[in-house]
Amino acid sequence: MPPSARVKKLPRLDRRAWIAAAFAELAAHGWGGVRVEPIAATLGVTKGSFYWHFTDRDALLAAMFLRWAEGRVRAIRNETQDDSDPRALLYRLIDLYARGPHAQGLAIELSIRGLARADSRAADAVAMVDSERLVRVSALFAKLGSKNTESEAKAFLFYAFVFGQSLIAGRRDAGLRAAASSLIVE
Amino acid sequence: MPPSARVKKLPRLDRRAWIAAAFAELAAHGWGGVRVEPIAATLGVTKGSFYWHFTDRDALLAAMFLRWAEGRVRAIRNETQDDSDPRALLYRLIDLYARGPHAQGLAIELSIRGLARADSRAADAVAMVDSERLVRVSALFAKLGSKNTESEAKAFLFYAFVFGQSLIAGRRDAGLRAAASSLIVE
DNA sequence: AAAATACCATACGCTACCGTATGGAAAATA
DNA sequence: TATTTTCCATACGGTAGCGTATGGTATTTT
Repeated sequence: MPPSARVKKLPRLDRRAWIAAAFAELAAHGWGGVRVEPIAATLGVTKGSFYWHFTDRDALLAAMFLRWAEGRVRAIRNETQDDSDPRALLYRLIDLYARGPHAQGLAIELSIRGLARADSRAADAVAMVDSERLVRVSALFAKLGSKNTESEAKAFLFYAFVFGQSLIAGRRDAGLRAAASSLIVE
Repeated sequence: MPPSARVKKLPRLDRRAWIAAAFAELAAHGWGGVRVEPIAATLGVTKGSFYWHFTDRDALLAAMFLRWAEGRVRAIRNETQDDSDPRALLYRLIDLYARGPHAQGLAIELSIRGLARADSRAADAVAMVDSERLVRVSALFAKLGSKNTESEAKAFLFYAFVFGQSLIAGRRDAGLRAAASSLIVE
């Protein structure tokens, strides 16, 4: 959080604040938790605020899809910027999605992917992010010596593993994860 | 559907019918779609029936967790019974979860895994299924020559890939999937 | 300071569910 | 056939959340 003007008194919300609060609810209770009135309560305001910034609940969802996609694309670009040691970077990426600190972001991602089957806007957002990720990680594997088609397959395997691993039983044996990771990267 | 007595006239429902209909809704619209009155409508009855078979909506969810776990454990035991050609069996398992026909079962599985973070009963069901799967698939890799710890890591990687792949952008290049599969199995 | 605009509170109607209460029909049992 | 048990319909009360309408208070603009 940048030290901008924020703690004046009554923060006077904008769309960003609503979207952020909505993401918090999404991470905690899924899409069923993204409800206008309860979020308003946690923000210390009423629905009146919401329907000023958004036309309806659906507009909030749409804004969330957009923001998520943009944020993820920016993130993956940052994370893969320093590709001096591709192998270490790959391990670091796995750890980034496997360990605790990123748990909230992971829950959000899984929720959005869950909706992508039914909502085309969510599907578009997911497609954008996936495409960016595959391109970037594929480039890493290429730097490690894989040919074109193989680097793509490895990138696909890489991300399938990263997300699948997050789905499989909780905080299971970290050793298993490490061993499986090395099977991909090495 | 077995050719049992079913089309007599008024099928006179039991819990199984309610659970089956609930799973259909779950696959189509997620947990938010599992609602008593709409399901009653599709079954051609009213809520009166539901509250005779179940104490409340939560009891239905609990029954779904149980039934899912039992069914999955049975399925994986059947699917891994004939282990005469482990390699072919592994490829077949991947195809089973990747291709279209199983799409409904996959949606159900993802929904239950999504709830497992919040609902301990769902978490228990998932843990049962995961454990059974890891044991069985690990045995397959062992038959292919992997040592104990390596076969477990490969089994973990295998299932992480299977589920992760299902999360990643829709009906993408099947070739990618095949190439990634061979990276695991071979 | 006055006027315009941005932001929010309050109050309301509406719908979709959940769960209960009770009576009645159908099926099994005696 | 009489009686019990199984299964369901109908009707009701209650709640939570969506969206609207309208007025009020801050904040900016003139």
